Amino acid sequence: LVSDTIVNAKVAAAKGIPATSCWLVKSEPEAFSWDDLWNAPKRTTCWDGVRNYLARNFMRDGMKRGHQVLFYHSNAEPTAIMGICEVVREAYPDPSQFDPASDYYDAGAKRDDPRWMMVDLKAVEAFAHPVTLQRLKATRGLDGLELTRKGSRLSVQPVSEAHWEIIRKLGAKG
DNA sequence: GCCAACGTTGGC
DNA sequence: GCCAACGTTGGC
Repeated sequence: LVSDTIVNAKVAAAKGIPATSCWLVKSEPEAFSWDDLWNAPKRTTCWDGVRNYLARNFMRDGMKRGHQVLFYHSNAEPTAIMGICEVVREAYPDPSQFDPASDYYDAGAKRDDPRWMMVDLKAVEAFAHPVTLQRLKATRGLDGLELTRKGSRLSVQPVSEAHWEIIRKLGAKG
C-alpha cells in the first residue's frame, strides 16, 4: 500500500517539481504591494499575470492548498520579503490570457486549452521585520536560495523548508 | 538610467 | 536543431 502523498511526490519529481510546501512569489509594489494584499477582501487575491512556463509549472503542479508562500517586493525600496501567504485555491485558468484589453493577453491561448494558470493567495502573517535582500544575502544558512542566485528572475520559485524556517524567524523577530 | 542575465522567437 | 536578435526582469 502506497500513500497518495508518496505517489504525488513521485509524480511531481518526474515533472521536475520539487516536493516542497514552501514557495516565494515576487511582486513589484507599484503594481501590487503587500499592503494591497493585506487590505484586500479576505486578504486574498488571484495571482494572475504569470507568463513564464517554469513559474507556471510550479503553480500548476507544485502549489497545493495550505502551502506557505513568501511575498517578495522586487524593484522596490527596499527590496524585501514582506510576509507570508497561504495557497487557498489551487491552480485554475488565468482569465487575463483571453482578454485582449489586458496587458497579459495571449493570442495563442485557447479557452478549451488554457496556457496560463493562477492560484489564489491569502496573506496570513505580516512580518514585523521585512527581510531585505541585503539581509538574505548576508545570512548564513541561506546559501542556495533561488532568489539570491545571480541572474535569477523566476517570479514563482520553490523554497526549502530549512530556508523557510530561517526567513520566518528573521521576519518575526528581526 | 544602466546593463547583465535570462527566455522566447524566428530565420536558416 | 542552432543561434542571433530581441524584449523583459530586476538589482544597482
